[in-house]
Amino acid sequence: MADDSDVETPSECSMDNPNGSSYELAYQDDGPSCRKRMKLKDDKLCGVCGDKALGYNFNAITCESCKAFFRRNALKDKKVKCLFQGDCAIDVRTRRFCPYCRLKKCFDIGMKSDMILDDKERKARMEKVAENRIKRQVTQQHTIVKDEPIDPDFEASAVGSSNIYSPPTPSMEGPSSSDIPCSKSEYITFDKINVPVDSSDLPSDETMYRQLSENEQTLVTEVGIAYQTTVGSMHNSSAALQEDNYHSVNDLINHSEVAVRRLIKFVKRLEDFRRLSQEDQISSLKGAVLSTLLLRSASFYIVERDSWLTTKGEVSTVILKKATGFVELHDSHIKYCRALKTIMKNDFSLFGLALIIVIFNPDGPNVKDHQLLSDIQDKYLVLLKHYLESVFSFTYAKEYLVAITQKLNELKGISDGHAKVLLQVNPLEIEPLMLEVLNLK
DNA sequence: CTAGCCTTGACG
DNA sequence: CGTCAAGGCTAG
Repeated sequence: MADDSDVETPSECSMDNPNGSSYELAYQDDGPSCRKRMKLKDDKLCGVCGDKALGYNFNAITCESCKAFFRRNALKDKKVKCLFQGDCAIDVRTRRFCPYCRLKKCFDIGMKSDMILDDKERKARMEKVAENRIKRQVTQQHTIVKDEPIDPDFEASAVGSSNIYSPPTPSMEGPSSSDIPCSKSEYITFDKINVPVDSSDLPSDETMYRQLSENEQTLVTEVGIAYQTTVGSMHNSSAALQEDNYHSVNDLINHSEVAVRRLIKFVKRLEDFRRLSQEDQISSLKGAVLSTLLLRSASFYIVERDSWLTTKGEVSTVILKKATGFVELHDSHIKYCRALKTIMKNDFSLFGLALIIVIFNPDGPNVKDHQLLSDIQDKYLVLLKHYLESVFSFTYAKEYLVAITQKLNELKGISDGHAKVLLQVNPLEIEPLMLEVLNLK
Protein backbone atom coordinates (compact mmCIF):
# COMPACT_ATOMS: atom_id res chain seq x y z
CA MET A 1 0.00 0.00 0.00
CA ALA A 2 2.41 2.58 -1.12
CA ASP A 3 -0.15 5.23 -1.66
CA ASP A 4 -3.38 4.88 0.11
CA SER A 5 -4.61 8.00 -1.51
CA ASP A 6 -5.88 6.44 -4.65
CA VAL A 7 -7.71 3.49 -3.28
CA GLU A 8 -10.82 3.90 -1.31
CA THR A 9 -13.42 1.46 -0.32
CA PRO A 10 -16.63 1.69 -2.26
CA SER A 11 -18.58 2.73 0.73
CA GLU A 12 -16.34 5.57 1.59
CA CYS A 13 -16.29 7.18 -1.75
CA SER A 14 -19.83 6.54 -2.71
CA MET A 15 -21.32 8.45 0.14
CA ASP A 16 -19.26 11.30 1.27
CA ASN A 17 -16.75 11.90 -1.40
CA PRO A 18 -18.10 13.57 -4.48
CA ASN A 19 -14.59 13.79 -5.72
CA GLY A 20 -15.31 16.34 -8.35
CA SER A 21 -11.93 16.08 -9.91
CA SER A 22 -12.99 13.35 -12.19
CA TYR A 23 -15.54 15.53 -13.89
CA GLU A 24 -13.03 18.27 -14.43
CA LEU A 25 -10.67 15.86 -15.98
CA ALA A 26 -13.29 14.52 -18.25
CA TYR A 27 -14.10 17.93 -19.56
CA GLN A 28 -10.57 19.05 -19.72
CA ASP A 29 -9.84 16.05 -21.79
CA ASP A 30 -12.37 16.62 -24.47
CA GLY A 31 -12.50 20.30 -24.12
CA PRO A 32 -15.51 22.39 -25.03
CA SER A 33 -15.64 20.66 -28.34
CA CYS A 34 -16.41 17.40 -26.70
CA ARG A 35 -18.31 15.19 -29.05
CA LYS A 36 -21.00 13.67 -26.95
CA ARG A 37 -18.47 11.73 -25.01
CA MET A 38 -20.36 8.88 -23.51
CA LYS A 39 -21.17 9.87 -19.99
CA LEU A 40 -18.77 11.86 -18.04
CA LYS A 41 -16.49 8.96 -18.00
CA ASP A 42 -13.89 9.76 -15.47
CA ASP A 43 -10.61 8.25 -16.14
CA LYS A 44 -10.02 5.98 -13.27
CA LEU A 45 -6.83 4.06 -13.38
CA CYS A 46 -6.28 0.47 -12.47
CA GLY A 47 -4.61 0.25 -9.09
CA VAL A 48 -2.65 -2.73 -10.27
CA CYS A 49 -1.33 -1.91 -13.70
CA GLY A 50 -2.42 1.65 -14.37
CA ASP A 51 -4.58 0.71 -17.32
CA LYS A 52 -7.89 2.40 -17.73
CA ALA A 53 -10.43 1.25 -15.20
CA LEU A 54 -14.19 1.38 -15.14
CA GLY A 55 -14.71 1.03 -11.44
CA TYR A 56 -14.31 -1.22 -8.49
CA ASN A 57 -13.66 -4.87 -8.87
CA PHE A 58 -13.33 -7.03 -5.83
CA ASN A 59 -12.94 -3.99 -3.66
CA ALA A 60 -10.38 -2.07 -5.66
CA ILE A 61 -10.39 0.02 -8.78
CA THR A 62 -8.99 -2.10 -11.54
CA CYS A 63 -9.14 -2.62 -15.24
CA GLU A 64 -11.10 -5.44 -16.82
CA SER A 65 -8.07 -7.58 -17.37
CA CYS A 66 -6.82 -7.37 -13.81
CA LYS A 67 -10.33 -8.09 -12.66
CA ALA A 68 -10.43 -11.23 -14.75
CA PHE A 69 -6.94 -12.11 -13.73
CA PHE A 70 -7.82 -11.81 -10.09
CA ARG A 71 -10.96 -13.83 -10.48
CA ARG A 72 -9.05 -16.58 -12.18
CA ASN A 73 -6.11 -16.72 -9.84
CA ALA A 74 -6.93 -15.38 -6.43
CA LEU A 75 -8.53 -18.55 -5.21
CA LYS A 76 -6.12 -21.15 -6.36
CA ASP A 77 -3.20 -21.76 -4.13
CA LYS A 78 -0.21 -21.27 -6.21
CA LYS A 79 3.04 -23.03 -6.27
CA VAL A 80 4.51 -20.64 -8.74
CA LYS A 81 6.75 -18.01 -7.29
CA CYS A 82 8.34 -14.94 -8.66
CA LEU A 83 11.41 -15.59 -10.74
CA PHE A 84 13.05 -12.47 -9.36
CA GLN A 85 12.85 -10.68 -6.06
CA GLY A 86 9.12 -10.63 -5.78
CA ASP A 87 8.85 -6.97 -6.43
CA CYS A 88 8.37 -6.75 -10.15
CA ALA A 89 6.94 -3.54 -11.43
CA ILE A 90 3.48 -4.05 -12.84
CA ASP A 91 2.17 -1.86 -15.57
CA VAL A 92 0.00 -2.32 -18.56
CA ARG A 93 2.97 -3.54 -20.49
CA THR A 94 4.59 -5.82 -18.01
CA ARG A 95 1.55 -7.05 -16.17
CA ARG A 96 1.54 -10.44 -17.76
CA PHE A 97 5.19 -11.14 -17.22
CA CYS A 98 4.95 -12.09 -13.61
CA PRO A 99 1.66 -13.51 -12.40
CA TYR A 100 3.01 -13.81 -8.90
CA CYS A 101 3.80 -10.17 -8.47
CA ARG A 102 0.67 -9.15 -10.28
CA LEU A 103 -1.46 -11.13 -7.92
CA LYS A 104 0.52 -9.89 -4.96
CA LYS A 105 -0.13 -6.34 -6.06
CA CYS A 106 -3.81 -7.13 -6.42
CA PHE A 107 -3.92 -8.10 -2.78
CA ASP A 108 -1.72 -5.19 -1.84
CA ILE A 109 -4.10 -2.64 -3.21
CA GLY A 110 -6.91 -4.28 -1.32
CA MET A 111 -8.58 -6.72 -3.65
CA LYS A 112 -10.47 -9.29 -1.66
CA SER A 113 -10.67 -12.88 -2.81
CA ASP A 114 -13.68 -13.56 -0.65
CA MET A 115 -15.68 -11.35 -2.95
CA ILE A 116 -15.29 -13.95 -5.64
CA LEU A 117 -18.38 -16.06 -5.66
CA ASP A 118 -17.79 -19.60 -4.54
CA ASP A 119 -19.37 -22.59 -6.16
CA LYS A 120 -22.46 -22.32 -4.12
CA GLU A 121 -23.00 -18.62 -4.72
CA ARG A 122 -22.19 -18.94 -8.35
CA LYS A 123 -24.70 -21.69 -8.74
CA ALA A 124 -27.32 -19.64 -6.96
CA ARG A 125 -26.64 -16.80 -9.28
CA MET A 126 -26.93 -18.94 -12.36
CA GLU A 127 -30.16 -20.33 -11.11
CA LYS A 128 -31.58 -16.91 -10.66
CA VAL A 129 -30.58 -16.02 -14.15
CA ALA A 130 -32.10 -19.18 -15.52
CA GLU A 131 -35.29 -18.68 -13.63
CA ASN A 132 -35.62 -15.14 -14.89
CA ARG A 133 -35.00 -16.30 -18.39
CA ILE A 134 -37.86 -18.72 -18.18
CA LYS A 135 -40.05 -16.13 -16.61
CA ARG A 136 -39.25 -13.72 -19.35
CA GLN A 137 -39.83 -16.20 -22.10
CA VAL A 138 -43.14 -17.16 -20.64
CA THR A 139 -44.27 -13.68 -19.84
CA GLN A 140 -43.02 -11.61 -22.67
CA GLN A 141 -45.42 -12.14 -25.51
CA HIS A 142 -48.15 -9.66 -25.44
CA THR A 143 -48.63 -11.00 -28.88
CA ILE A 144 -51.81 -12.82 -29.52
CA VAL A 145 -52.16 -16.49 -29.46
CA LYS A 146 -51.63 -17.30 -33.00
CA ASP A 147 -49.77 -14.66 -34.80
CA GLU A 148 -46.42 -15.86 -33.95
CA PRO A 149 -46.80 -19.09 -35.79
CA ILE A 150 -44.70 -17.77 -38.52
CA ASP A 151 -41.60 -19.42 -37.86
CA PRO A 152 -41.46 -21.07 -34.57
CA ASP A 153 -38.12 -22.26 -35.55
CA PHE A 154 -37.69 -23.06 -39.02
CA GLU A 155 -36.72 -26.62 -38.53
CA ALA A 156 -40.12 -27.22 -37.17
CA SER A 157 -41.79 -26.16 -40.31
CA ALA A 158 -39.19 -27.69 -42.48
CA VAL A 159 -39.16 -31.06 -40.92
CA GLY A 160 -42.05 -31.15 -38.64
CA SER A 161 -45.13 -30.97 -40.68
CA SER A 162 -44.42 -33.20 -43.54
CA ASN A 163 -42.16 -36.10 -43.04
CA ILE A 164 -42.62 -36.68 -39.39
CA TYR A 165 -45.42 -38.86 -40.26
CA SER A 166 -44.03 -40.70 -43.07
CA PRO A 167 -42.65 -43.83 -41.66
CA PRO A 168 -45.29 -45.68 -39.83
CA THR A 169 -48.44 -43.77 -40.38
CA PRO A 170 -49.49 -40.86 -42.39
CA SER A 171 -52.17 -38.93 -40.65
CA MET A 172 -52.55 -36.17 -38.26
CA GLU A 173 -55.82 -34.52 -37.83
CA GLY A 174 -59.27 -35.64 -37.70
CA PRO A 175 -59.83 -39.27 -37.59
CA SER A 176 -56.43 -40.18 -36.49
CA SER A 177 -57.54 -43.63 -36.81
CA SER A 178 -54.82 -44.29 -39.12
CA ASP A 179 -53.46 -47.57 -39.14
CA ILE A 180 -50.53 -49.21 -37.95
CA PRO A 181 -49.83 -52.02 -40.25
CA CYS A 182 -49.72 -54.08 -37.19
CA SER A 183 -52.15 -56.43 -36.23
CA LYS A 184 -53.65 -59.58 -36.74
CA SER A 185 -56.23 -59.01 -34.12
CA GLU A 186 -58.93 -56.49 -34.41
CA TYR A 187 -58.43 -55.27 -30.95
CA ILE A 188 -55.42 -54.39 -29.05
CA THR A 189 -55.60 -55.00 -25.44
CA PHE A 190 -53.63 -54.03 -22.49
CA ASP A 191 -54.55 -53.58 -18.95
CA LYS A 192 -58.04 -54.74 -19.51
CA ILE A 193 -58.74 -52.08 -22.06
CA ASN A 194 -60.00 -53.10 -25.40
CA VAL A 195 -60.03 -50.72 -28.26
CA PRO A 196 -60.36 -51.31 -31.93
CA VAL A 197 -57.14 -50.77 -33.71
CA ASP A 198 -58.40 -50.52 -37.20
CA SER A 199 -60.73 -47.85 -38.44
CA SER A 200 -62.73 -50.48 -40.22
CA ASP A 201 -63.75 -51.81 -36.86
CA LEU A 202 -65.41 -48.59 -35.92
CA PRO A 203 -69.11 -48.14 -36.32
CA SER A 204 -70.18 -46.95 -39.69
CA ASP A 205 -73.23 -45.21 -38.42
CA GLU A 206 -72.70 -41.48 -38.60
CA THR A 207 -74.86 -40.83 -35.61
CA MET A 208 -72.56 -42.82 -33.45
CA TYR A 209 -70.04 -40.02 -33.63
CA ARG A 210 -70.11 -36.76 -31.82
CA GLN A 211 -70.25 -33.63 -33.81
CA LEU A 212 -67.79 -31.21 -32.27
CA SER A 213 -69.01 -27.69 -31.83
CA GLU A 214 -67.21 -25.08 -33.80
CA ASN A 215 -65.34 -23.89 -30.78
CA GLU A 216 -64.29 -27.35 -29.85
CA GLN A 217 -63.17 -28.07 -33.34
CA THR A 218 -61.01 -25.00 -33.59
CA LEU A 219 -59.55 -25.54 -30.18
CA VAL A 220 -58.68 -29.12 -30.96
CA THR A 221 -57.10 -28.07 -34.19
CA GLU A 222 -55.15 -25.31 -32.56
CA VAL A 223 -53.89 -27.59 -29.89
CA GLY A 224 -52.81 -30.06 -32.51
CA ILE A 225 -50.97 -27.45 -34.49
CA ALA A 226 -49.42 -25.95 -31.42
CA TYR A 227 -48.16 -29.33 -30.40
CA GLN A 228 -46.97 -30.23 -33.82
CA THR A 229 -44.98 -27.09 -34.32
CA THR A 230 -43.39 -27.08 -30.92
CA VAL A 231 -43.00 -30.10 -28.75
CA GLY A 232 -43.95 -32.52 -31.44
CA SER A 233 -41.44 -31.45 -34.00
CA MET A 234 -38.06 -32.90 -34.36
CA HIS A 235 -35.02 -30.81 -34.00
CA ASN A 236 -31.51 -31.12 -35.15
CA SER A 237 -30.12 -31.94 -31.83
CA SER A 238 -31.96 -35.17 -31.91
CA ALA A 239 -29.48 -35.96 -34.59
CA ALA A 240 -26.96 -35.73 -31.85
CA LEU A 241 -28.75 -38.69 -30.46
CA GLN A 242 -27.27 -40.71 -33.23
CA GLU A 243 -24.18 -42.66 -32.57
CA ASP A 244 -22.99 -42.72 -29.09
CA ASN A 245 -23.38 -39.13 -28.29
CA TYR A 246 -25.21 -40.22 -25.25
CA HIS A 247 -22.70 -41.43 -22.81
CA SER A 248 -24.37 -40.47 -19.64
CA VAL A 249 -27.48 -39.25 -18.05
CA ASN A 250 -25.98 -35.80 -18.14
CA ASP A 251 -25.82 -35.78 -21.89
CA LEU A 252 -29.36 -36.93 -21.94
CA ILE A 253 -30.50 -34.12 -19.77
CA ASN A 254 -28.55 -31.46 -21.52
CA HIS A 255 -29.72 -32.58 -24.90
CA SER A 256 -33.24 -32.26 -23.65
CA GLU A 257 -32.92 -28.57 -23.22
CA VAL A 258 -34.30 -27.93 -26.65
CA ALA A 259 -37.36 -29.88 -25.72
CA VAL A 260 -37.88 -27.67 -22.74
CA ARG A 261 -37.76 -24.62 -24.91
CA ARG A 262 -40.40 -26.23 -27.06
CA LEU A 263 -42.55 -26.83 -24.08
CA ILE A 264 -42.39 -23.15 -23.25
CA LYS A 265 -43.34 -22.32 -26.77
CA PHE A 266 -46.23 -24.67 -26.56
CA VAL A 267 -47.71 -23.20 -23.40
CA LYS A 268 -47.23 -19.71 -24.67
CA ARG A 269 -49.74 -20.51 -27.30
CA LEU A 270 -52.37 -21.49 -24.82
CA GLU A 271 -54.52 -18.67 -23.73
CA ASP A 272 -55.59 -20.68 -20.76
CA PHE A 273 -52.03 -20.76 -19.61
CA ARG A 274 -52.05 -17.04 -19.33
CA ARG A 275 -54.86 -17.18 -16.87
CA LEU A 276 -52.44 -18.57 -14.35
CA SER A 277 -50.46 -16.37 -12.05
CA GLN A 278 -46.85 -16.09 -12.92
CA GLU A 279 -45.84 -18.33 -10.07
CA ASP A 280 -48.28 -20.98 -11.09
CA GLN A 281 -47.11 -20.74 -14.64
CA ILE A 282 -43.62 -21.53 -13.54
CA SER A 283 -44.74 -24.21 -11.14
CA SER A 284 -46.89 -26.03 -13.61
CA LEU A 285 -44.22 -25.79 -16.25
CA LYS A 286 -41.62 -27.25 -13.98
CA GLY A 287 -43.98 -29.94 -12.91
CA ALA A 288 -44.59 -30.94 -16.49
CA VAL A 289 -41.09 -31.03 -17.84
CA LEU A 290 -40.33 -34.67 -17.32
CA SER A 291 -43.76 -35.72 -18.41
CA THR A 292 -43.33 -33.67 -21.53
CA LEU A 293 -40.15 -35.40 -22.37
CA LEU A 294 -41.78 -38.76 -21.88
CA LEU A 295 -44.81 -37.88 -23.93
CA ARG A 296 -42.57 -36.55 -26.56
CA SER A 297 -40.48 -39.65 -26.62
CA ALA A 298 -43.62 -41.69 -26.94
CA SER A 299 -44.71 -39.69 -29.93
CA PHE A 300 -41.49 -40.47 -31.71
CA TYR A 301 -41.57 -44.08 -30.79
CA ILE A 302 -42.00 -46.56 -33.55
CA VAL A 303 -43.87 -49.50 -32.24
CA GLU A 304 -43.02 -51.89 -35.00
CA ARG A 305 -39.30 -51.61 -34.66
CA ASP A 306 -38.73 -50.55 -31.11
CA SER A 307 -36.90 -47.43 -32.14
CA TRP A 308 -37.15 -43.67 -32.16
CA LEU A 309 -37.72 -41.56 -35.17
CA THR A 310 -35.18 -38.78 -35.53
CA THR A 311 -34.18 -36.38 -38.22
CA LYS A 312 -31.49 -38.77 -39.16
CA GLY A 313 -33.62 -41.81 -39.33
CA GLU A 314 -34.43 -44.41 -36.79
CA VAL A 315 -32.46 -45.17 -33.72
CA SER A 316 -32.94 -48.26 -31.75
CA THR A 317 -33.98 -47.66 -28.19
CA VAL A 318 -31.20 -49.80 -26.88
CA ILE A 319 -28.75 -46.98 -27.19
CA LEU A 320 -30.55 -45.21 -24.42
CA LYS A 321 -30.45 -48.24 -22.27
CA LYS A 322 -26.74 -48.36 -22.76
CA ALA A 323 -26.28 -44.67 -22.09
CA THR A 324 -28.06 -44.58 -18.81
CA GLY A 325 -27.54 -48.03 -17.49
CA PHE A 326 -30.87 -47.92 -15.76
CA VAL A 327 -32.25 -50.93 -17.44
CA GLU A 328 -35.26 -51.35 -15.31
CA LEU A 329 -36.39 -47.80 -15.71
CA HIS A 330 -35.64 -47.93 -19.36
CA ASP A 331 -37.81 -50.96 -19.85
CA SER A 332 -40.78 -49.43 -18.17
CA HIS A 333 -40.21 -46.33 -20.22
CA ILE A 334 -40.26 -48.24 -23.45
CA LYS A 335 -43.23 -50.23 -22.38
CA TYR A 336 -44.97 -46.99 -21.70
CA CYS A 337 -44.10 -45.59 -25.09
CA ARG A 338 -45.43 -48.68 -26.75
CA ALA A 339 -48.72 -48.50 -24.99
CA LEU A 340 -49.24 -44.81 -25.43
CA LYS A 341 -48.19 -44.70 -29.02
CA THR A 342 -50.47 -47.59 -29.79
CA ILE A 343 -53.40 -45.64 -28.49
CA MET A 344 -52.52 -42.18 -29.64
CA LYS A 345 -50.92 -43.08 -32.93
CA ASN A 346 -49.68 -39.96 -34.58
CA ASP A 347 -52.50 -37.74 -33.58
CA PHE A 348 -50.98 -34.43 -32.59
CA SER A 349 -54.23 -33.21 -31.20
CA LEU A 350 -54.31 -36.12 -28.85
CA PHE A 351 -50.76 -35.58 -27.74
CA GLY A 352 -51.42 -31.90 -27.36
CA LEU A 353 -54.50 -32.47 -25.25
CA ALA A 354 -52.68 -35.02 -23.17
CA LEU A 355 -49.85 -32.61 -22.58
CA ILE A 356 -52.23 -29.89 -21.57
CA ILE A 357 -53.98 -32.13 -19.13
CA VAL A 358 -50.63 -32.99 -17.64
CA ILE A 359 -49.56 -29.37 -17.44
CA PHE A 360 -52.69 -28.11 -15.75
CA ASN A 361 -52.28 -30.39 -12.83
CA PRO A 362 -54.05 -29.03 -9.78
CA ASP A 363 -52.09 -31.46 -7.72
CA GLY A 364 -48.75 -30.36 -9.02
CA PRO A 365 -45.86 -29.25 -6.86
CA ASN A 366 -46.00 -25.73 -5.50
CA VAL A 367 -49.14 -24.69 -7.29
CA LYS A 368 -51.18 -22.03 -5.56
CA ASP A 369 -54.47 -21.80 -7.31
CA HIS A 370 -55.51 -25.43 -7.32
CA GLN A 371 -59.02 -24.45 -8.21
CA LEU A 372 -58.10 -22.68 -11.38
CA LEU A 373 -55.76 -25.43 -12.46
CA SER A 374 -58.49 -27.95 -11.85
CA ASP A 375 -61.06 -25.96 -13.79
CA ILE A 376 -58.83 -25.68 -16.78
CA GLN A 377 -57.86 -29.30 -16.61
CA ASP A 378 -61.51 -30.29 -16.53
CA LYS A 379 -62.19 -28.22 -19.55
CA TYR A 380 -59.63 -30.14 -21.51
CA LEU A 381 -60.66 -33.46 -20.14
CA VAL A 382 -64.11 -32.80 -21.48
CA LEU A 383 -62.67 -31.65 -24.74
CA LEU A 384 -60.63 -34.80 -24.91
CA LYS A 385 -63.68 -36.91 -24.28
CA HIS A 386 -65.65 -35.15 -26.96
CA TYR A 387 -62.83 -35.38 -29.38
CA LEU A 388 -62.54 -39.09 -28.79
CA GLU A 389 -66.23 -39.46 -29.30
CA SER A 390 -65.96 -37.65 -32.57
CA VAL A 391 -63.20 -39.89 -33.76
CA PHE A 392 -63.90 -43.27 -32.26
CA SER A 393 -67.63 -43.13 -31.76
CA PHE A 394 -69.53 -43.05 -28.54
CA THR A 395 -69.12 -46.74 -28.31
CA TYR A 396 -65.39 -46.74 -27.92
CA ALA A 397 -64.58 -43.26 -26.73
CA LYS A 398 -64.93 -44.23 -23.15
CA GLU A 399 -62.41 -47.01 -23.51
CA TYR A 400 -59.98 -44.70 -25.13
CA LEU A 401 -60.54 -42.07 -22.52
CA VAL A 402 -59.94 -44.50 -19.74
CA ALA A 403 -56.88 -45.86 -21.43
CA ILE A 404 -55.43 -42.44 -22.01
CA THR A 405 -56.13 -41.01 -18.61
CA GLN A 406 -54.74 -44.12 -17.08
CA LYS A 407 -51.60 -43.68 -19.08
CA LEU A 408 -51.39 -40.08 -18.03
CA ASN A 409 -51.58 -41.12 -14.46
CA GLU A 410 -48.82 -43.60 -14.97
CA LEU A 411 -46.80 -40.76 -16.32
CA LYS A 412 -46.27 -39.55 -12.79
CA GLY A 413 -44.75 -42.79 -11.67
CA ILE A 414 -42.35 -42.99 -14.53
CA SER A 415 -41.43 -39.34 -14.19
CA ASP A 416 -40.68 -39.89 -10.56
CA GLY A 417 -38.52 -42.81 -11.51
CA HIS A 418 -36.57 -40.55 -13.79
CA ALA A 419 -36.51 -37.86 -11.18
CA LYS A 420 -34.75 -40.24 -8.84
CA VAL A 421 -32.13 -40.84 -11.43
CA LEU A 422 -31.73 -37.14 -11.81
CA LEU A 423 -30.95 -36.75 -8.18
CA GLN A 424 -27.83 -38.79 -8.65
CA VAL A 425 -26.56 -36.45 -11.23
CA ASN A 426 -23.88 -33.90 -10.57
CA PRO A 427 -25.53 -30.50 -10.77
CA LEU A 428 -22.34 -28.87 -11.86
CA GLU A 429 -22.43 -30.74 -15.10
CA ILE A 430 -25.92 -29.73 -16.00
CA GLU A 431 -26.98 -26.71 -17.94
CA PRO A 432 -28.50 -23.98 -15.80
CA LEU A 433 -31.77 -23.99 -17.64
CA MET A 434 -32.23 -27.67 -17.06
CA LEU A 435 -31.11 -27.35 -13.47
CA GLU A 436 -33.69 -24.75 -12.85
CA VAL A 437 -36.48 -26.42 -14.65
CA LEU A 438 -35.86 -29.81 -13.14
CA ASN A 439 -35.46 -28.45 -9.67
CA LEU A 440 -32.05 -29.95 -9.28
CA LYS A 441 -30.73 -27.30 -7.02
C1' DC B 1 -4.07 -17.76 -20.39
C1' DT B 2 -5.35 -12.92 -21.49
C1' DA B 3 -8.26 -9.35 -21.98
C1' DG B 4 -12.07 -7.22 -23.99
C1' DC B 5 -17.00 -7.27 -24.34
C1' DC B 6 -21.41 -8.74 -22.85
C1' DT B 7 -25.33 -10.06 -19.76
C1' DT B 8 -27.29 -9.65 -15.22
C1' DG B 9 -29.25 -8.72 -10.56
C1' DA B 10 -28.96 -5.50 -6.86
C1' DC B 11 -29.36 -0.99 -5.49
C1' DG B 12 -30.51 3.86 -5.23
C1' DC C 1 -33.91 3.92 -15.25
C1' DG C 2 -28.93 4.30 -14.72
C1' DT C 3 -24.89 2.66 -12.29
C1' DC C 4 -22.09 -0.81 -10.22
C1' DA C 5 -19.80 -5.05 -9.92
C1' DA C 6 -20.37 -10.05 -10.33
C1' DG C 7 -19.76 -13.96 -13.91
C1' DG C 8 -19.66 -15.76 -18.81
C1' DC C 9 -17.86 -16.13 -23.32
C1' DT C 10 -14.29 -16.19 -26.64
C1' DA C 11 -10.97 -14.40 -30.18
C1' DG C 12 -6.23 -14.07 -29.99
